[in-house]
Amino acid sequence: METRKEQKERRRQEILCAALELFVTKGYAATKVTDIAERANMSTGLMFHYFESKEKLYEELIRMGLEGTAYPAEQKCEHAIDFFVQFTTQLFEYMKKQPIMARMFLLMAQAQRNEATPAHIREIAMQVNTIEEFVPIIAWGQQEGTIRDGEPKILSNAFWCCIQGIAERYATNQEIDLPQPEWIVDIVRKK
Amino acid sequence: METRKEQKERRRQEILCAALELFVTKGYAATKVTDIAERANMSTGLMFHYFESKEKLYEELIRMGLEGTAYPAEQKCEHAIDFFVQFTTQLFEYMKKQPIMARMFLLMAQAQRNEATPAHIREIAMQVNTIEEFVPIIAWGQQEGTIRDGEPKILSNAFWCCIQGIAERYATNQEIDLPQPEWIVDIVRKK
DNA sequence: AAATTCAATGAATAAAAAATTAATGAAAAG
DNA sequence: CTTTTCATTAATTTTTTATTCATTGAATTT
Repeated sequence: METRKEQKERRRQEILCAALELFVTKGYAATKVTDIAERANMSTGLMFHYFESKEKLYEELIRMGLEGTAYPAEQKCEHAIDFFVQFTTQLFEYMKKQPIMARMFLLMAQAQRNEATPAHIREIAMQVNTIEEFVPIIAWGQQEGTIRDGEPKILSNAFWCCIQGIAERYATNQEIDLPQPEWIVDIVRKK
Repeated sequence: METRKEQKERRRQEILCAALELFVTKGYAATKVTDIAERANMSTGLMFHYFESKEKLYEELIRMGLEGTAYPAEQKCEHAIDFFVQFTTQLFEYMKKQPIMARMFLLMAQAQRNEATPAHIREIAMQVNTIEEFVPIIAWGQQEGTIRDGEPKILSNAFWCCIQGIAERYATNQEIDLPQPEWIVDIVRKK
């Protein structure tokens, strides 16, 4: 049998899951608390028993997204370009297996970009700064000669915008298959 | 002097412009009609004198986006890959010169993706189907040998997701320069 | 210059959404 | 077995946001 504590935790997760799905497909502002409660199969009152406000619920999700974004650094790769291949391959595999991954991706991007995001939540989301994190790897690859020439930050941005665009579409519509990681890595690869 | 008719038209444009900017940066749902009126320097009452509802205003913008999306087909290009280069180059140039272009791009994508978009507006937005439009060009390039192998639709999707991701970021933040068109075209280019 | 039109306002109203609360009963603790 | 806790709901209240409306005065027409 399920203890009270377990049940409580499960309920929390159900709410978080429902909210994530709705925030991603409809956006935070367009998602009504009644939608969330309905999708989580409970009354709105109960939802407020678990989270004191819609905003706090959002904040919790963004915090989770921040936690989950521990990128496996320059994991034992001989060349910088191999890191990009590995990274992209792994990311796409995760997204296929765990649709929640692609959703989180989109949630974080939305929170960062959207000016309507409450300031303190935006700040948390902004702590994920993938573009800057990849700049040194690109610089390394340029020295090696495996990554094409160009301002590292602009290259990193191009790569990430592409990943973002792909994740974004995949999160809301899995009809079209994800691309081959190699195609995307070719944005930064030196020929 | 400005005639009444001219003034009326100008006011309409001011509202449309203000709304576009806000819908793009905050999303449709998070944008209040008072925000729109304020940005257009008028009272809410006057705004409703020009547009019968927030939704109709949205619809008008989406219709404009649909009109504006007349892609210059396979404009006199010897190779399919040249079409991609030309297209991307032109698009990026437009975006730099006319920030409204990047915004429209984002508005249409949001309308298509967001489940909260009113059904009839979504239908209008859905008439822009860039992915399908580029499939035959990719197939042509594959025959020629200028475009890499792979399911044309998936390739087209990869290219478009990337363009989308770039436009999306650029629309909301011009701090980071747009990438070189060649980098992006390399997603589909055969080496 | 009188009559009419219409841009414009801001306060009033309606509608929608978020949050609260009192009530209920089942589970856990004593 | 009694008491306490707490998950749960449905109805209600509060807050926010969209929309309407009566009014004003300036521009245009007759």
